Amino acid sequence: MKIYDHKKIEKKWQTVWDKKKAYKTSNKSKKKKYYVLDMFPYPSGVGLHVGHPKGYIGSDVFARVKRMQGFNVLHPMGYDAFGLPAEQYAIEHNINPRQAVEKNVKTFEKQLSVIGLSYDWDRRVNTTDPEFYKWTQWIFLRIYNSWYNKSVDKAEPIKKLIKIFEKSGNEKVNAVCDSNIAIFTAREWKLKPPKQKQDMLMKYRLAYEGYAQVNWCPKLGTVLANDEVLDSSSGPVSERGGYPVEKKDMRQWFMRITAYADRLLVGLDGLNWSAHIKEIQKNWIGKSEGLIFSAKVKESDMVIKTFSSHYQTCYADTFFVIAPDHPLLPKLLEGRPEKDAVLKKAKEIVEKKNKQGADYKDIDGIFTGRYATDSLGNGDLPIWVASFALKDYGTGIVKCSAHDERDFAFAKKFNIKLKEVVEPIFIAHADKLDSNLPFVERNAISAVIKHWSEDKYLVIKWKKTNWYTFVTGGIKNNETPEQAAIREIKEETGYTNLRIKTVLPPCHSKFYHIPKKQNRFAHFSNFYFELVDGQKVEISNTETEKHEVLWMTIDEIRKCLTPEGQLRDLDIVLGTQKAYIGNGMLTEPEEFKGRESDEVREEIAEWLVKKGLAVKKINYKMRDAIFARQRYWGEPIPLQYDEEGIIRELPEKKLPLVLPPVKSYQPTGTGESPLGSVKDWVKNGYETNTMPGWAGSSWYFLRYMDPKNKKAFANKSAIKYWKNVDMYVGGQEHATGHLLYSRFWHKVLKDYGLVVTEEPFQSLRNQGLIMAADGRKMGKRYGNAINPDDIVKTFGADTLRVYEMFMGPFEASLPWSTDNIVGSRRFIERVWKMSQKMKILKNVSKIDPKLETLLHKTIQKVNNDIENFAFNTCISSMMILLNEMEKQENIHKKDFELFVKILSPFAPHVTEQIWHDFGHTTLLVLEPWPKADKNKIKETEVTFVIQINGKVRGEFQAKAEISEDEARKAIEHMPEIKKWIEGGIKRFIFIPKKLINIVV
RNA sequence: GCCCGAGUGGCGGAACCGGUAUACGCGCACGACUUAAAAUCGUGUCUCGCAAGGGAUGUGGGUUCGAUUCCCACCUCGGGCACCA
Repeated sequence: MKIYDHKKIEKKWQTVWDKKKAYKTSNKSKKKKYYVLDMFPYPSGVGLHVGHPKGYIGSDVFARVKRMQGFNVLHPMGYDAFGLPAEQYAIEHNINPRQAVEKNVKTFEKQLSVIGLSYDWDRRVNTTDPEFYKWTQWIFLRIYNSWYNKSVDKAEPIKKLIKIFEKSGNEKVNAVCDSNIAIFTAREWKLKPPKQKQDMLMKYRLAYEGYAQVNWCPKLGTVLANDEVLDSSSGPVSERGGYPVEKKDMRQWFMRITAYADRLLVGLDGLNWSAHIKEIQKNWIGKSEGLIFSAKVKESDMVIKTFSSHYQTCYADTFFVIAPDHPLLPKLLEGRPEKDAVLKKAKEIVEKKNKQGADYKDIDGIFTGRYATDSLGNGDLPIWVASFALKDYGTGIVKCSAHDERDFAFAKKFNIKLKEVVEPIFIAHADKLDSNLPFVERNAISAVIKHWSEDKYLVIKWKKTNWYTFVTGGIKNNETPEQAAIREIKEETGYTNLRIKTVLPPCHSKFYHIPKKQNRFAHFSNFYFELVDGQKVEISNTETEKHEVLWMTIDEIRKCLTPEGQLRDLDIVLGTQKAYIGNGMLTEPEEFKGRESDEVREEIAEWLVKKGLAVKKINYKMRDAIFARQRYWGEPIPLQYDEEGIIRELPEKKLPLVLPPVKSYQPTGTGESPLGSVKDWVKNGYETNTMPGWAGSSWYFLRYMDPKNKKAFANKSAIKYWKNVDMYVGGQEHATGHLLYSRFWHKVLKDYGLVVTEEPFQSLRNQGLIMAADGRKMGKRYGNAINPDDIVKTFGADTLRVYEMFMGPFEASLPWSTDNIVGSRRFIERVWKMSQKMKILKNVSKIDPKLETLLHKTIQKVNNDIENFAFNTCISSMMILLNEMEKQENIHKKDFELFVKILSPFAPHVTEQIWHDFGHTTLLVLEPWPKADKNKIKETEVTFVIQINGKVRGEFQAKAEISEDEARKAIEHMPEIKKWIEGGIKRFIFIPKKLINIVV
């Protein structure tokens, strides 16, 4: 018997596959295509740990199965090598970043090569290769030369927009563009000087130049995306290096991704991605439907606009808040004596906000001295400045009301008048309400009663329900609510000498009245009484039996009081109430009085729009993406500025615009990129910013389709054949970055017919992390990294692969355990030994039919589980099969070969060797994938579980098709069942092929 | 704060659509082989109980003949967003 020598076997077959080009993929194939893609890595200098290949192994297993299933599989690998880490490394070691990248790529490939991944290495791409980034620049220019035409809902050439301007100006243009655009006619357009034309077009382009407040990191000398900034105790810091980050206004390039907000949202529906990632993207896009209201500023010709999505309470609005950095603020203050003071304070507010770590709950604000009148008739409302109004969301001005937590808190702090238009409806035990019954309405009172000398309030404890409430009761006919309250207090507590302090606002309650079996809708009039003294009359026995009268402190009450509405009454009495933002009965406008605010929301919107009081508007949280870095190591932006500042794009022939050598990669620290110190570069007027890290990764998957093409980013027929990625595997940390940006670019390309699908990645799976044994993240910096090279050396690549797939669910983050890996090694060794045994024969006379059933069931399960990326259960089912085969006297060679085939994607080397030892001359990795034999899976005999009252009491073998009556007869006399059913059977539940439950 | 997701043996985890909870693996215990150990193979391994039987899937309740699975409340952990009107 040969010894299992993983080193020899793995080396041998890796060489053979390589020589025979087993994984080479052709673009000219009649087979159906399948594109399995890994998120390409950033080749870092520190090398891999065992966590890195997990995703690659998963996608490799999947790609191997698809290949064996007869698909033409595209499974490539490449490098995303622009960006900060390589540049940092270059600065630290004073070498060209390109050298660092080359070195790191070599290390990376050496480490990957021993794992046996089935990539077509001939298609490898590298974003820093000029032949690659030529096309990144080309696509950039395409986006730059586009605007978004909302009328046809797609990107169109800017030339078309210029034609429209020349013909009829911009009034009728329906575009996604800068919100601040003056209307001009065709004549006015033609008269504009070139620079003004350029500036105007910039407001429409999908890639545009502008100024923005950005996360500026002085130490790194660059701008960082929000997801590259982390919060720390000392304020925001860079993800890399942990250097301080501040806000700064800088010239930037942007991508108008917001033009695609809706398509990015809608497109999610058709994708086979995890619900979790879709949810993250959905929240990130943050669609919100609302209304725009206008208001006239008093003693001025200004009109201000506000956006609201909680417009059902718009008649409660009592003040405005404008963002402190709003461009209209200075204009608003024009001619006001407090102008300078307000602007100074506004500046302070902005600065305070920018200094992170400040507690924004502590909102600062200042009154502008201006009032505005809204068209709803809410009166003259003061305009305040506060940082919670965001200049980039909605209109930058908020109309505020008592029915918003933040507005409410702000108003309380600055003593601004509030008004409520919703009377709260509290629902007690919503699940108990009977949806079939109508609501029976009742009028009632509730009273907060203060003790005559102590700081205590009267609470009633209901003996039956153990509820604690204030005095409460129904209103009789011919009684005012106040009379009812006084009567109820007397009846329930005996106190008579009381004085009304306040009439509290009404509220309502819906609940299920258990004794009467009714849905109740009670309308409460609420009062606050104070007792003058303890004078009391006798109360009836029927009352004392029901309840007990208690005096409690506020803290005690808060702990035990049952009705929500009464807690609110107490808060109003104490002045500690919060905004009510829930559902309730509207008191205004008159047309909707008495109706429920949540219910009439849509109706109110229509009504307001119809009356011309508001306009519908959709807002998104998502902002345009900054597309520039003040660094060296990125794709140059292929644009040239002349002396007048006119921008010229580089013609396609001149692409790629190659990064020039520089003396120092050190950031200048002024915000300008090292390119600013290259004389020729500046003389030529080239843009000194470079593209951000996400440029190349936004389209690289298209380059794999035709990686060597010199005439296009990929040949049309290649794009038509490969279409898009069928299965994409990578980390979920890219949810709001790469995965969104690539979808955006893909949609732009789709609008031009340059790609054929709306979405780039049809299915997406996210591998979980492998944590270190100590529970922390694995990494060099923690000193807990396990090198895959060591594991491959000791246990073999097949063992590593099987173990990483067997550890647990693919998407879960799990701790590494070098102890547990021996289980996977034993499994492979047992497979090996089994293959060497004499009991595997070509002609076996007696084959256990149960083994055949198990074999084919296993094939079926592996098939299903692989589609679901449930690799861990694939392996466990194959282990079960192996356990069973080991118990057999003899096994048919054909059967064992089926097992070897389904194991092959997980452990390709050892299975290839076994296949070869069995006398085959073909490559196992290219063999057809087995199908489960349906006839062999069919079970004729099944085991029923017998339960009595849901508890397992026995088992019972029977034909699969046994009828309920037959089963009943058969088991009634079984002794272990008989003893339970002597008292008679109430119910007999029969689940075919599975279970019988007898209720006694 | 808001929005997701998850909580099952000593450990990693399994359980399809509501139908035998703890598959598979690790570990541990015992046994076989061995002078011995390792490796390998075999047996056992949630818990209380002598047994009959009872109790366990974060906690408490509900729906159901039957709940890890569905519903409600709470606790803990992980992730996303964070003044988004």
